[in-house]
Amino acid sequence: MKKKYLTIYDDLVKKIQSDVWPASTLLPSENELTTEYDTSRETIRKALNLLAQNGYIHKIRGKGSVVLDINKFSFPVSGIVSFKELAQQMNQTSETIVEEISVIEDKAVTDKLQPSEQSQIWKVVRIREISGEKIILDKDFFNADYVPILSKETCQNSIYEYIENDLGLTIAYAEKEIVVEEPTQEDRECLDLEGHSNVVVIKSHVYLEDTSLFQYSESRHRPDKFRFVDFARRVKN
Amino acid sequence: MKKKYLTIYDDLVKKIQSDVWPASTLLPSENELTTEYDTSRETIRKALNLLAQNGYIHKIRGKGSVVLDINKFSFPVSGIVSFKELAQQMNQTSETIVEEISVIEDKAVTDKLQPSEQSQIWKVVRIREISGEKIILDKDFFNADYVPILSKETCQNSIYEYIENDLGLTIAYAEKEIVVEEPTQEDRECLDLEGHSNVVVIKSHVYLEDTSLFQYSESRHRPDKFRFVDFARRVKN
DNA sequence: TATTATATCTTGTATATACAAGTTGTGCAA
DNA sequence: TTGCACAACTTGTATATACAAGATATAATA
Repeated sequence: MKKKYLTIYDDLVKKIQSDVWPASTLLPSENELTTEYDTSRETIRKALNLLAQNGYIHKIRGKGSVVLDINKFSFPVSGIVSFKELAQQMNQTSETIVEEISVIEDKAVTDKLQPSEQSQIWKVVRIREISGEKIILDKDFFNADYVPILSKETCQNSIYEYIENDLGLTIAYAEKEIVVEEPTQEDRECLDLEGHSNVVVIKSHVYLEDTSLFQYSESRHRPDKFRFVDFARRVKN
Repeated sequence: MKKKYLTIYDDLVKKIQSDVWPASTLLPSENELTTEYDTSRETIRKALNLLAQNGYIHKIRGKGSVVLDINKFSFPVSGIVSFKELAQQMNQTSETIVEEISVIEDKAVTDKLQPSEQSQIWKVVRIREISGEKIILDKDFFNADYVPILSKETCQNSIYEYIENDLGLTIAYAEKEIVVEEPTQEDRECLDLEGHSNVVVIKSHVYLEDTSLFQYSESRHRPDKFRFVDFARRVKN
């Protein structure tokens, strides 16, 4: 059974993107949508609240839901999205170079991932090339308790696809941190830095459905190619 | 009438922060909370969903709500928070230097803010000093249609407090963008850059309840003092 | 004319019920 | 002992109803 409020949400997103309701106009009221989709008002409200959360509309009590004009051609580091998913969304010519796949026992990393006794950690280093330039250096560390096998083909394609579809693991949430650092020797060797004296680093701790930490990763970006877009709501008491 | 689900949310946050339920333990079930707070399950669920959104808990179907161990001493650029609110949260010795207050008609800025004919725009430049170092340069532009008067005291204290409490305007949402730029001459003069050749710039478009754009701002940070923390959930299908 | 009340829209909150679906432990049966 | 079915939890979805509260146009009133 499909979730009704999600299919309604998807349908509304599609219609907003195809200008059925242009920016700064009002959506049909919740009651109208209720009859239109033949459902209850609460279900419509779940879909609308999702739209509001993701910046598609703004709800005004007593008035209705205003369609917002958000620039959709952004580079969302927000959320948990794999590079493959990102590249597909952006229609960019991109390529992945697998630089290293190994099993390590580095104290600094193993402490973070806290694997069980005598277990191991996968280290994967990949370079992301966008329109011919080496822009991003991705360093991923996976707890081998959860990811027993990791082939070069998988790393070339999409590790997340492999983890979710083949291994059947469910990625649940992540803590992300963005900082600016000086390039390491590795950054200088792997990336086309072109004299830039900083890299933007996105550090992520990724957790599974059972709240176990299974991945730590650093995504190191050339600063002039980095852009982060966010949508925020003011919280009032 | 106070909103029940918000008071429950606040109460649960307080209890989580004071270790009533330590990290990685389960909250009482929704039914237990229902009787405990003498309310309905849906109301409890609203409070719990807020907790999940803000990274306090992770809900697992069939099991319960796990308390997460999130580092609370972070620098949340996420959300719409004024510098004063931020500084209060962090217990940092901080000071604000009002560098400039003026009324301008700059084409580039006025185009962004789209004020009515012959109206004007406030420009406010402030330097944020944290533990003695000039770290942040805040440049704010306000549509004078909404903010008629702006005193130095207000800029020294909190513009948002003035706008929300005194002017009675309701700040609703914002689009934020984070990029890395080379320092301008102004950056070099106002900030203690100490040789850093980049600044992190947070550009914000802030909107009121009626979806009108009333503020554009650039918050320019010394890169080594910048940190952005985010909590993200994996969206499936 | 100008102002005020009112009716009628809108969204927000609170409650109740029913069932679906995932997790876990108990106990029975092979 | 081992395995399986089942009962008893948990959270997720869908529906219905009632009232609160903000916005707006219309009609009544001063």
